[in-house]
Amino acid sequence: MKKQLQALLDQSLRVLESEGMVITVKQDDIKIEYSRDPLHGDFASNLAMVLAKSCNCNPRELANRITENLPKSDLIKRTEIAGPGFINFFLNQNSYQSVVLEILEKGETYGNSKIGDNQSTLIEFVSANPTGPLHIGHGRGAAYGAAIANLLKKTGFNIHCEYYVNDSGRQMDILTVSAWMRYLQQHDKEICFPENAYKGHYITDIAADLKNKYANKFVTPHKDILDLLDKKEEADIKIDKLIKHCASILGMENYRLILETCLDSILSSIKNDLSEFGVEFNNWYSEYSLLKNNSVNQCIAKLNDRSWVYQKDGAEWFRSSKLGDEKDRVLVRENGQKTYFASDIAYHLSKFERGYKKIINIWGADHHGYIERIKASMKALDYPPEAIRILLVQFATLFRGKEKLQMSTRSGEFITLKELINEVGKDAARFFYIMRKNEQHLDFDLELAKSESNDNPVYYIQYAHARICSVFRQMNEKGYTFFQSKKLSDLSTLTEDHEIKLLRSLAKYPDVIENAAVAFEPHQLAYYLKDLANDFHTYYNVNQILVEDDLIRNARLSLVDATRQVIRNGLLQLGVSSPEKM
RNA sequence: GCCCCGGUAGCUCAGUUGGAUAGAGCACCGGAUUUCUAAUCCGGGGGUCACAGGUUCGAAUCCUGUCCGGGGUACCA
Repeated sequence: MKKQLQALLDQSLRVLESEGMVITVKQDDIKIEYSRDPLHGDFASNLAMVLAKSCNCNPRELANRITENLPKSDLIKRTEIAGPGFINFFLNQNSYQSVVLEILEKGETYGNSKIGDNQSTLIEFVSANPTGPLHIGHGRGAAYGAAIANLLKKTGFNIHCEYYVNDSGRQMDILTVSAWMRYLQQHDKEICFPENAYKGHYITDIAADLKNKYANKFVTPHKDILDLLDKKEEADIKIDKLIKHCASILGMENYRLILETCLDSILSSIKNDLSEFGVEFNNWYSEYSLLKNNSVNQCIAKLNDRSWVYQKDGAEWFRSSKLGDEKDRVLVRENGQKTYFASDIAYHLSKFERGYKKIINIWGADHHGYIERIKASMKALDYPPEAIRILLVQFATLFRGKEKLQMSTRSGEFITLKELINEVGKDAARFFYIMRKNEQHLDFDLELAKSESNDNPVYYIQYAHARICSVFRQMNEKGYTFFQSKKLSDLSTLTEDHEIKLLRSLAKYPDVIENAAVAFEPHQLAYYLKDLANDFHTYYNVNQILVEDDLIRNARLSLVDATRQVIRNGLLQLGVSSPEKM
């Protein structure tokens, strides 16, 4: 609808242009807005005010000339010039009525667009280290990423979702040793546990699995270990020694067995949690695979060939400061170990090499320092950093009513995503996570998310959907049959104020999807759905739908059927269900 | 110090990318349907858009500075 008006304005401008006026805007630049105030009509354009300066004329006069040259259209009832030079459009009633036909015809595809041009796009999100279960911070990234993926699919992007698995490096080693120590404890209660090892209960479960599967295979004489743990040293140094000791006494093969048991166990629980949360990935990309197939080395070599690498203090550095980063970064440490950053470069290189034109990363806000160095690395490898879009998600703080719940990953006392889903349900969790702008800190109130009351926006929207379903059930009980409207004249009775308002909202949906998608802001859709539900509830309270008159009843049923469709389409993008009964 | 994000009603937050008289929910006060689900609807009060300048027809929105809050600034991941 907006686009039709844009086209009309553009035609009018061309007429003026042929009369010798200099027009500096293109059609895409013509801005049309939904009027906030009904007194200002349905749509408004500031075109005349934007152009006035370059044409060197009075905006109101220009607006006059534009409207005079507007081609005739069935859409428009009349136009008006207001204020400093706004052009207000008042639409014919049946221009809105046709939306119902469009929605009922298109069904689930109503709201789709093609602006993505099938561009091959990779979205990487969650990517939590597989060293423990997902917690509520990861939940926000999961909900946000999934919503973005859905929105971009709806707008015609060719989307792939990927989870990068950090199955290598020191954290994995600590995990392995943690499991091994718990396993040894199950054989000898005397052994104490290193203070900075992973302490969560899931480690003990993995240790039990190891015992079941491999019996005593990994039990070693542990006097050395006790000595090691007894020493008065920094915990970090201690655990590194323990890792070395473990690898050498068990041998690399056995060490990998333990590591892979941990990895399989944790990764499968992560996959389970995400799938329960309604979040699916096309691919799980392993960091270890990049190291094993030499990609990381090749990548460093490539950088080296281009003179982006130098040696200092026994380490290998990347000259990122020459490419916009605030300082140079280490790729290979003094001890010969590659940094996480090194494999991350190889990973991002692979994204380009796999042919993705657009690369979206969703990271926790604490990673924002990484943005410049990743972009710098791609620039150094001759890939366009603008193709990478990094979206940051701020932390979520949990509340139970007024009480703030403290979390600490170290001690293992965190609230897991699974616990959250169990407590408040998938629907409320998904909705609450995306209700705030991604860059905004999120206060997540468990009480509110759980409450089956008017305070809870999820239920408010779902209730609108269920209510409509209920109307159709009532219709059957009353012995009516629904004849879905097929032509505009079937809807001619939809003229009441609340009906017009509802129609207007329904017509807006495709724009909401498009705006939410290009701005990466699913919360726009959440707010829209709240408004739409409100429009429906208000209408429902004022007007009886199941009336005697066949024409009116069918028109109203078509209208609420279309409303139901849009609510369902919208909630689907957010990963929230649309119950038929509540 | 430097970088990123934020500051809008008592609370939690929107604000259509610079538009007309700044909005919603909660809370508070008052009302509606003996009805297709009251998990609903309607009305009311409540604001120096952190502060000060600037840009222009027009600023909560853009630029500069200041203040406050959160995060980041590793040969950690």
